[in-house]
Amino acid sequence: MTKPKVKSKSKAQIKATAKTRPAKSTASRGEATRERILVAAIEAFAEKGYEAASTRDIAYRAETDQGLLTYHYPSKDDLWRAAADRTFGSFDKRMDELLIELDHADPKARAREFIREFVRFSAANPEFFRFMVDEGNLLDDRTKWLVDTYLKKRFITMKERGIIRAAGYEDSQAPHVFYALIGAVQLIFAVAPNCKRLTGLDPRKPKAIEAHAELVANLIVP
Amino acid sequence: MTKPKVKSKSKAQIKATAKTRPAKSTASRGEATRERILVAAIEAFAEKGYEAASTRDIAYRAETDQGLLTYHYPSKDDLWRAAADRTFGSFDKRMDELLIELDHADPKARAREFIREFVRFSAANPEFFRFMVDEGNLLDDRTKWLVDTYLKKRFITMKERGIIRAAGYEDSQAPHVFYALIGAVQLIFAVAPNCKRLTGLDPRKPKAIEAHAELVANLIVP
DNA sequence: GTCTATAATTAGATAGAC
DNA sequence: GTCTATCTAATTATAGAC
Repeated sequence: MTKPKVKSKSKAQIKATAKTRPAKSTASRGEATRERILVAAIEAFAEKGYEAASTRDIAYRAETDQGLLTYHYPSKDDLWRAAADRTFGSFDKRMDELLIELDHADPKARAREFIREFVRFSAANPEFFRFMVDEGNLLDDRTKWLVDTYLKKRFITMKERGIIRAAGYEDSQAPHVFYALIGAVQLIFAVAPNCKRLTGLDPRKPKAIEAHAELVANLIVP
Repeated sequence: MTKPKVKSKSKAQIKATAKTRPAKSTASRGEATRERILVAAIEAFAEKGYEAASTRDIAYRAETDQGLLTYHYPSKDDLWRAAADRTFGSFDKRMDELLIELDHADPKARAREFIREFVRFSAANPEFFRFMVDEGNLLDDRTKWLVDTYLKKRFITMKERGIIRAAGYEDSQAPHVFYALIGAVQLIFAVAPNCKRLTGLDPRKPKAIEAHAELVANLIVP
C-alpha cells in the first residue's frame, strides 16, 4: 500500500469509513476490494492507456497493493479486459434501453434524441473514447477483442434501428457516419482539460454538455 | 542496433543504399541520422503514446541505437517536443497556405473547401490526432506546451478567418464546433485498423478519404 | 558521430507469511 | 483475503571507447 513514485490522484480513505460499520463477511470484503480495483483500473487505463498505466498505481488508487491486485486479477491483460467489459457493457446497456424508450418516436426525433443522450452519456463516461482510441491503431489481440465483442454489435444496431437512414444517409455511408458521430460527440470530453485551457470552456459543466448535445444533434440530423 | 524485445515494424536497410553513393560529410550524415530518428519518433509516439513508446524502439526503427539517439536528443522529453514541433508545424504551415489560397472564395465555399482539405491532410497525417488525444486529458507540462504553442493559434485563426461564422455558428459556439470538427474529421483515420475490421472499409483508401471529406463538409456547412 | 556497456529505476509476476 | 518481499526483464540516462 506504499505510494508508487509515479503520482496519481490522492483518494479519500475508503477504509476509514468501512471501519465504523459492523464487520462484513470476508467474501463481501473481497468483493468490495475487487470492485475498487476495477474502478481504479478503468480510471487509470482511460487516463494513460494500457502500457503506461501500471498495476502498482492502480492498486494504490484502489487503496490496496499490487499483490492483492494480482490475487483478484491474475494478469494485467485480465484486468484490462474486466475494465473494458465494465465500460462497454454499461454503454451497451444504456444504448439498448434508450432505443426501447424511443421506440414510438418518429425516426427523425428518435435520431436526434438518441444523439443527445449519447452526448450526455459520453460526458459522464469519457473512458469509452480513450479505450477505443488507445486500441484503435494497432490490430493487437485487445483491439480485435474489443471490435468483435462490443463495437460490431453497436455498429450493426445503428444501421438496423434506422439511426443512419433517419439522419438522412445511405447505409453505404454508415462507416463514415459512425466514426464522424463518435468523434464529434466524444473528443471534447476526452480532452476536457485541454479544451478548458484552450477555450476557457469546461466541457464537463452541465450547460456545456447540453450545448454540445444540441450542436451535434443539429449537425447530424438538421 | 540490436532489435529490442518489443516488436515494431521492420524497416528497409536505409544504410545499404547510402553506402553506394560517395561519402558525405560527417555533418550531413549526422543530419540524416537526426532526421531518421525524428521520423521514427513521430511514428512511435503516434502509435503508442509518450509513456509506452520507448527510446530503444525508436532508435531501432531509425536503424540506429539508443546511445546515438541520446546524442541527438538528450532526453525523451526533448525528442517528444521535436516530434510534436514537426507534426504541428507542418500542419500549421498547410492550414495557413490553405487560408491564403481560399482568400478570394465566398465564405461558404471557403469553409467547405477548408474542411475538405483538412480531411485530406488528416488522412495523410493521422499522428496529429494521437498527439492531441494522448496529451489531452492530463494537464501536464507537455499538454500545456502543446495548447499554448500550437492549438491556441489554430483556434484563434478559425474564429478570425470566419470559418465558424461562415459555417453558420456564433463565435460563442466556437469551442463546440472546433472539437466536433476535429473529432468528426480525424477519428476514423486515427483508428483505421479498427474501422477496417469493424466495417470492412479501409479509410486510408483515396475513395474513402474523398467520401469522408464530402460527408463532413456537408455536416458542418450544409 | 557512432556504438557498446552499464547504472539506476520501474515494470509485471510470483512466493509465502499471516 | 491481505500484504511484504523478491525475481526477472525492460526502461531512461550516462560514461567512455573508437
